[in-house]
Amino acid sequence: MPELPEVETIKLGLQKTIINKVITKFEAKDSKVVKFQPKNIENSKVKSIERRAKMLIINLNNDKSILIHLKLTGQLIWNMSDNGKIPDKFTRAIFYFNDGSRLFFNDLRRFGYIKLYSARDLENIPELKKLGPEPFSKDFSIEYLVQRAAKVKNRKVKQFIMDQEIISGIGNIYADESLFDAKILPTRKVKDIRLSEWKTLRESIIRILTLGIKYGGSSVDAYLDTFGNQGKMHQYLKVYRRTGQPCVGCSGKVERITLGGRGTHFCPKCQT
DNA sequence: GTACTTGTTGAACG
DNA sequence: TCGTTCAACAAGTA
Repeated sequence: MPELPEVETIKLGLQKTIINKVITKFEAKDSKVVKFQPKNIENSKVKSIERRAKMLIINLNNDKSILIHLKLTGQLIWNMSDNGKIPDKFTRAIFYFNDGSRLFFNDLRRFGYIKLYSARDLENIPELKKLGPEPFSKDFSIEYLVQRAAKVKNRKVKQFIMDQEIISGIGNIYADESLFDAKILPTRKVKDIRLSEWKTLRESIIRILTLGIKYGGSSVDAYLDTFGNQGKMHQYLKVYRRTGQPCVGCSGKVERITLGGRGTHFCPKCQT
C-alpha cells in the first residue's frame, strides 16, 4: 500500500528519471483512472515533482500540474527499454518522453487516479485543501497534536493518526508500526494519552516513516518503486500482518483486531 | 465459493 | 453542525 514512504521513494525515483523531459504523447487506457484529456499535457515539459500526503504532483511548464493518487495498488514504473513485463493488462496509462523512455501507471484494482489541475489552483483543490501537516514539518508539533486531540476526545488513537486531515501520509502499515514503536495500544482514546506519550508517539511516527524511506518502502502487496523493484521495509515490520507470530520485543504473540474496519496489529504485552 | 485485503468519500445516525 | 460509524468501490490472493 503506497503510504508516505512509498510515495516519497517514487518521488525520488521520478526526480532521477523524468525531470526536464518533454511528454510527447500520453496514452489513457482507462477513463476511470485518467480524468483529463491527454492533449492537455502533450508537448509540455516536466519541471518538478512533489509529494503531498500520499499523492504525487508533477509540475509542468505549461502552468498545469498532474496529480496522481496510487491508492491501494497503483504503481509508477519508468522503463527506458521494454522488459517484456510491462505494459500488461493492469497498465492504465502511459507517458511517452522525448528521449524514448516511458512511464507506466499500473493499477490492479483501479482505485487510483490521475488528474490535471492549473498550478495556481492547486492549494484550493479538494484533495489537498484539508490535509493536515506533513510529519516532517515543524507544524507537526506536540502542541498541534494535543490541540487537535482535544476536539476529538473519544477517537481511538490509531484512527486519529491515520486521519489525513490531522496528519498527512500515515496509512495502515505505518500506523500499526508507529504505535508499536511508541508502546501505545491502538485502541486507546486520545483523551487518555498523556503528554509524555504524545511526545513519544510523535517521535515514533517520524522515526518509522524515516526508516520506511531509508529502506525504499514496504512491498507487502503490489508496491514497486520507479524502477520496478520491491522495497525492503517489509522485512523490518514488527507487527503489521504478523498475527500469531512472536513479538520481537517480548515473549508474547502479535494479535490482530479490526479497528475502524481495518486490520490492526499489536503486541498486548509491549503496548499499553 | 468465501473471507480477506485497504485509501478515501459520502451517507446515515444520534 | 458535529462526531462517529459504516458501506462502497475493485479485484486479486489465500
